[in-house]
Amino acid sequence: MRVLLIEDDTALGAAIRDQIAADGHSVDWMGRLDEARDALATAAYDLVLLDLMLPDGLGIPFLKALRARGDVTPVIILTALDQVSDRISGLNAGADDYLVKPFDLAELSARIGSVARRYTGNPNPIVTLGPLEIDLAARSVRLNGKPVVLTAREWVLFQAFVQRPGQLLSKSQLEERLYSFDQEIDSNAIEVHVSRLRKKLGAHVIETERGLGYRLGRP
Amino acid sequence: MRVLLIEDDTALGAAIRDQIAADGHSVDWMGRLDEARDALATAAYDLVLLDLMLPDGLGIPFLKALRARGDVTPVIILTALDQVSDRISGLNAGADDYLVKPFDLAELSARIGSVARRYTGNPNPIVTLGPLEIDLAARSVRLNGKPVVLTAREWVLFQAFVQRPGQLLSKSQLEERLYSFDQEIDSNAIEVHVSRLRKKLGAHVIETERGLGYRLGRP
DNA sequence: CGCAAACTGACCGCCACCTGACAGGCGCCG
DNA sequence: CGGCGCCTGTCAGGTGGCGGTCAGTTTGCG
Repeated sequence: MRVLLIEDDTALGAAIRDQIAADGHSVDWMGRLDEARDALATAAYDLVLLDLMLPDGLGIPFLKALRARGDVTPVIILTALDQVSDRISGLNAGADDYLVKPFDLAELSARIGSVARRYTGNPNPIVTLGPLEIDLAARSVRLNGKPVVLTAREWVLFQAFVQRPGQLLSKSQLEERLYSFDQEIDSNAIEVHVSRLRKKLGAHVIETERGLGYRLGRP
Repeated sequence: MRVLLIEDDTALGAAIRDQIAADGHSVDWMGRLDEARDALATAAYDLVLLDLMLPDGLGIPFLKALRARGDVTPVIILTALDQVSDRISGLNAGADDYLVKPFDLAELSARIGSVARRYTGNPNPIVTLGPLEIDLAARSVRLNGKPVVLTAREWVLFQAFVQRPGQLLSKSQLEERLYSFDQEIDSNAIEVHVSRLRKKLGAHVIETERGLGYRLGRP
């Protein structure tokens, strides 16, 4: 398994790298976000370990941008900030898991193994929603057993609903999820994507809460 | 849930306070940071709503100081500054979520409910009234187990009754609740909405006190 | 019995939302 | 490097639900 480690603390970074290598995976270790961007653009990784405080920026916007591009590489956040808020914003941004420093290297191994099993092991966890079967790890959806192909944006949007079943999501919340901070969207792009999702997955999949937003339909 | 609202705009503050109260939470409303500091020192809150521009200082340093003291009370930022830097620094300072003014009060409710759910880890508290199950935070009602869809106005009206079970509410009180002060309503709109509510939720839900107003029926 | 208050079915204008069409952009492939 | 196809934001026209108004009827009280 190929792992991208983004961590600027040299001592901690080296320790993590060695641990992962000892587990039999290959590691690329970057200390800055721009280096990490280059690495992700040129190579395929099975897992990203992301520190939240890097010398050239924050991890959360980086992760959001990654997800907005449709990248579904599993990401585990490493944070020294033992604050619920950071973990929540991290998970909201699309992280798969998080570890609070200082953490036990054995625990890191366990989490990586879990991800590895999820991604290379045979059975992926499948979420079933009426006629829909969603494999979040494999980024695939089936409607009545037939595979449905979603585009990057559609997947990000759909994922947002599946991760919070039944919860109301306002348009602005969805825009945050789909677009990075600097993008200005003054249109009905969300409506259009919802419409396209309904066309592919069935009209009842996403319900409109007039004046408030959308939520996943109860099957 | 106890909410601390820190907002110096009197009109907006009052509107937010009323909305939170309508959701069944208790609110303390402060217009200045030093007042808020005192409030936080003397009482325990489950949520803080923080405006970023207060007359005696900025919200971000206030939030940072809060977190530095180890306080993990969830904080939602209210800001008129729709700027990348403010939002990022807000989240980085330890905010859990933010809302850009002007925002819909219903959206505020939804986010508060979301925060409440995340932190308690439990589903929302359900108010049971005979055959009715009301989830104020999720804005949902069930009649004999079957979900009933209420429109925006219907919900606001129903909420007013559920919040004060058994209490008499005059038409003018309800009009105040449904409409902003500048709106002129010279009709039987309240009667019509009551009628529609009874149709959806059962005739006995709301009782008429002829010449005085309405009250929630005893099941 | 008479009157006022309340009820409710119907109507209609407005606005949030939907959706088909289109074009710019980007990657891919020959 | 040029052409092609897919993705996705924008726009405009359509529509359907929401909610205020009205009118005819019913209810309750003196």
